[in-house]
Amino acid sequence: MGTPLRTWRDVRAEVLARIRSRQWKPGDLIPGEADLAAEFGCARATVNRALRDLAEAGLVDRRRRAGTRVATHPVGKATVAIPILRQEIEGRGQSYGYGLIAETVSPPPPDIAVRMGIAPGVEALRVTAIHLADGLPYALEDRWINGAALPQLAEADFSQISPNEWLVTNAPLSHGDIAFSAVSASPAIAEALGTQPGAALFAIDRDTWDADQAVTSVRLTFAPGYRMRSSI
Amino acid sequence: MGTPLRTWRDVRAEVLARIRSRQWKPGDLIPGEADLAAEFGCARATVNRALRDLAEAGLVDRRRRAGTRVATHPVGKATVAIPILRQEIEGRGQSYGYGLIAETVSPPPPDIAVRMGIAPGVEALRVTAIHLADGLPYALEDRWINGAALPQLAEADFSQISPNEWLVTNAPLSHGDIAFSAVSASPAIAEALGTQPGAALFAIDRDTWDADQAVTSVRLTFAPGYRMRSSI
DNA sequence: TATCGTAATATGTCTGCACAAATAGAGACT
DNA sequence: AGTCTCTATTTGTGCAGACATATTACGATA
Repeated sequence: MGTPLRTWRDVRAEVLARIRSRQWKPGDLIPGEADLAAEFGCARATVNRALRDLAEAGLVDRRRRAGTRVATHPVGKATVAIPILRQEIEGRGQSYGYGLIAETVSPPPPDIAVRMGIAPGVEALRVTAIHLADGLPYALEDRWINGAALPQLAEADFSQISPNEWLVTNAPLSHGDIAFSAVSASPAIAEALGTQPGAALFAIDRDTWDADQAVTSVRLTFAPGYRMRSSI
Repeated sequence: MGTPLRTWRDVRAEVLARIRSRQWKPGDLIPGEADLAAEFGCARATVNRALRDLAEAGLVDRRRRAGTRVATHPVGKATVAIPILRQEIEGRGQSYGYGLIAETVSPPPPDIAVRMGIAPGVEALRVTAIHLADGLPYALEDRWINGAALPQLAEADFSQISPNEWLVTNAPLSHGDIAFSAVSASPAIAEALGTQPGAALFAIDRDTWDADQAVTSVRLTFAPGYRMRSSI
């Protein structure tokens, strides 16, 4: 062997090269950490770090006692940056604008109530707002907020700050679900976004929880042409 | 202090708890690794592992010399599993079906040629195929494959295996870009998917590269109602 | 034959130490 | 005031060794 591979990135690169060159093919069992450490001239912990990273990326599967094998379906995992609208817009050098459309208190419709685990008839806060890029409609935010989970909700002034940003700094949040989909613009949404009814729009639905209590459920509907990007 | 926190998961949980309880607020600088290790009664490496994990999740920002601080915009990332259609469909207990629609060789249109770095006029393989779930159209695959990057391409029989699966086991791939968007169904796509022209459809565009050579560029257009899910 | 327990083995992780690399901040200099 | 340099601090990473844990494979047992 040539120069020893000193860093875990070196090791990762070497293993990756062998996988890509098909020296180790999908499904193959690759040598154990100790063997690789000996071959590469580094500590086992270094090999471990490298393989662990490749496993996280989905390129190999690791199991105790069974060893490490090259993934048969290089599981496509992409980490997408969930758009924080202000950042996304300002990051492109455009000016960010925000406008409150409506703020009402009422019992949420059944589908939302079920998703948020709110008892039928119990009221929640609904906030509708528009996000603008260079003055043009960018995304429509339609959000339900569970007041029971947020004592300090009354202090929020959503005519000045978007619910998105307010929640970020005021709500403890533990976990959530996200779904991406394509929806056809309803007349109301089309008008708010300045487009035609029936236009194909990209939508993100997000439910956020704190422990076992739903905090908020939101749908962001983007103006036509929006693309959410990522790389592998 | 109570029982020492022995594992990096314990440490991560404790740090997470302090962030969620707002003992450490967004933007706050948290104690250094050495301090935390002393407080928790574990090695610095253990604290390092825990904080590194939280940093990957986007909950804290870390910089040498500057220390670790709670992220001001907590949730920024979601890892979405890029659908491998057969798995996705069979994983739901549905039967998977596949049909080749067309296979042609021609110069790709300018936008594809540019994206793939193929010289004008040079030919590439175009494969159009349909993926079925329980016999119903699920997604339309429209793919360009750069033969120059794949010597063994001639051996592939896309009437039997989807390009998706063939490429997974035959193409060395290093990196790629993905974009998600909503598109309006063209008449041709609507017919292939058994829906109406103008319907809002979810689309995934993916370009895959091996080193500096484009291997394939694909658009998957899903039947109406498709949702891509993830959680945080 | 089938089932169960047990030992062997590969990965997972902790410890304690050392040095590397980045960089904020102080202080020197112009 | 502005710029530059240096240094102290903090995270990043490597190493060797040990033990923990999951899991397979095999042998003993019913």
